[in-house]
Amino acid sequence: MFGKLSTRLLNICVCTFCKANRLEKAEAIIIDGIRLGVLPDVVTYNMLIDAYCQFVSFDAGYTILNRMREAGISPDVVTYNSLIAGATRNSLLSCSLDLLDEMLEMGIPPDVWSYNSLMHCLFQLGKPDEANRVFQDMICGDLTPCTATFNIMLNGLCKNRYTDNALRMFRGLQKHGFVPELVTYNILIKGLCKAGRLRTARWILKELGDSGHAPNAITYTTIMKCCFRNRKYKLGLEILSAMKRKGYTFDGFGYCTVIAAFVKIGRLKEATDYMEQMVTDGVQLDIVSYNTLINLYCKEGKLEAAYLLLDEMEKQGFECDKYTHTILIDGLCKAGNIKGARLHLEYMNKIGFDSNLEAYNCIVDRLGKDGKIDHAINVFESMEVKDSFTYSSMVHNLCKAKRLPSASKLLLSCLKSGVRILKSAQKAVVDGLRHSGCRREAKKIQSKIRMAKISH
DNA sequence: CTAGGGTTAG
Repeated sequence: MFGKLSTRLLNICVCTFCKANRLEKAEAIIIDGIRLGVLPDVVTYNMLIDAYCQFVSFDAGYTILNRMREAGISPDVVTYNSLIAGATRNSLLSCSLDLLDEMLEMGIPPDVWSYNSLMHCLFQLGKPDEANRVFQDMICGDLTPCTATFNIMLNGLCKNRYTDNALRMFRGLQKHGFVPELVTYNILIKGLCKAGRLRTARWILKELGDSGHAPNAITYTTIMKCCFRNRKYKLGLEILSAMKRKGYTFDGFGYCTVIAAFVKIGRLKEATDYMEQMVTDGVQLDIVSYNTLINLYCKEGKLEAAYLLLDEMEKQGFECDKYTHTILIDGLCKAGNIKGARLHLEYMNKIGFDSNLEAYNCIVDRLGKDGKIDHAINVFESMEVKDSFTYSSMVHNLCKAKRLPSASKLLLSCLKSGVRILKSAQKAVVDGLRHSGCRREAKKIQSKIRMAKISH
C-alpha cells in the first residue's frame, strides 16, 4: 500500500520534470527513488518515453523501452501509443505502423489512442484522406471515438486546409450533443485565423465565452499571433497585456510571438524591449525562446552575441534544432559570410539533418541578392528538394540579374507543374521583359499566368 | 502518461 503511494508520488515528480524538459532531474529522482526502495512503474517509464521522444529523439524514447524490459516491467498500450506519437512527431509513418504491428504481436490490443495517434500522424504528413479512412475504420470497429479523436480530426482538417469541413464537422457534432472542450475551441480558432477568416474566428471566440470556458494562454497567443499577422500591432500588444494581467506569461510563448513579429518587420528596438521584459519576468528559456533570441541578434548583425547565447543554450543542455541551424546560416549569409554559411550547411548534413531545405533557401536567396547569380544557380541546381520559396527566390534573382530568358523559362516550368510562385516574382518577369523591349514575350507570359490561375 | 498555442528562408 505504502509502496504504491510512493510510486504515485514519484510519478508526480517525474511528470513535472519531464514536462519542463528537465530530463536529468527526472532521471536523478528515479535513481533516488530506487535507492529508497520506491520502484518506478510502467507509468514512470511511459512518461520518460514521451519526454525523450519529445525533447531528444524518437530513438532515445525507443531505448527506454529496452530499459523498462530490463527492469522487468512490461510495456502497455500507453507505452506503444506514446512511441507511436513520438514517431509521428518525427514524421516516421512506417515506424508508427511497425509499432502498431509490434503491439499486436505482443498481444496488446490497440485502443482509441493508438488510432488517434495514427490519424494525427497521417494528418501531419499531409494525408487527410488516409487519416479519414482510419477514422471511418474506428467508427465501424468496436472502438468509440473520444473527444480527443474529434479534436484531432478538427485539427487535422484545419491543418490540411479543409477549414470548411472542420467547421461543418464541429457544427454537426454540436447538433449531436457533443460539448466542445476549450481545446476544441482553440483548434478551431487557430484554423480559422490561419485561413484568414478573422470574423468567423471571433465568432467562435464569442461562443467560447458563452460556453462558460475561460480563454487560456493558448487562446490568447493564437489570437495575438493572428493580430500581428494582420499588422494590428496595437491590438496584439493589448492582448499581451491582458495575458500578463491574468498571469499567463510564465512561459515564453506569448513573448516569443511578440518578439518574432517585431523582428520580422524590422522593429528590432521593440523586439529587444520585449526580450528584456521576458528576462525580467524570469521566463525559463527553452529551445524555441533561445532560437527567437538568437534570431533577434542575427538580424541586428550581432553575430558574436548570437554565438554567445548559443553557448549558453548548449550549457543549459539544449541541442541545436533545425531552426537554430537555419537561423545561424541565415545570420552568416546576412553578414556576408557565404563561405561560413556553406560550411555550416555541410556540418548540418554531417550530423544527420535530413531536411535542410530552409537553410539552402537562405543561401540561394542571399547569393542572388549579392549579385552572385552564377554561384546561386550552382547551389540551386545542386538542391535535391525545392519548394515554392526556392523557385520564387530564384525567379526574382534571375530577373534582378537581367537573365530574363532563364527567369521566364523557370517561371513557365513552375506554372506548368503547379508550383506556386510569389506574385511579385511573376510581376518581376513580366515587367523585366517589357522594359527590355520584349513586349510579345511579356504578353505570352501574362496569358500563361492567367491560364495557370484558372487551371489550379 | 498520450491531442491544442510560440521559433527559420522570399
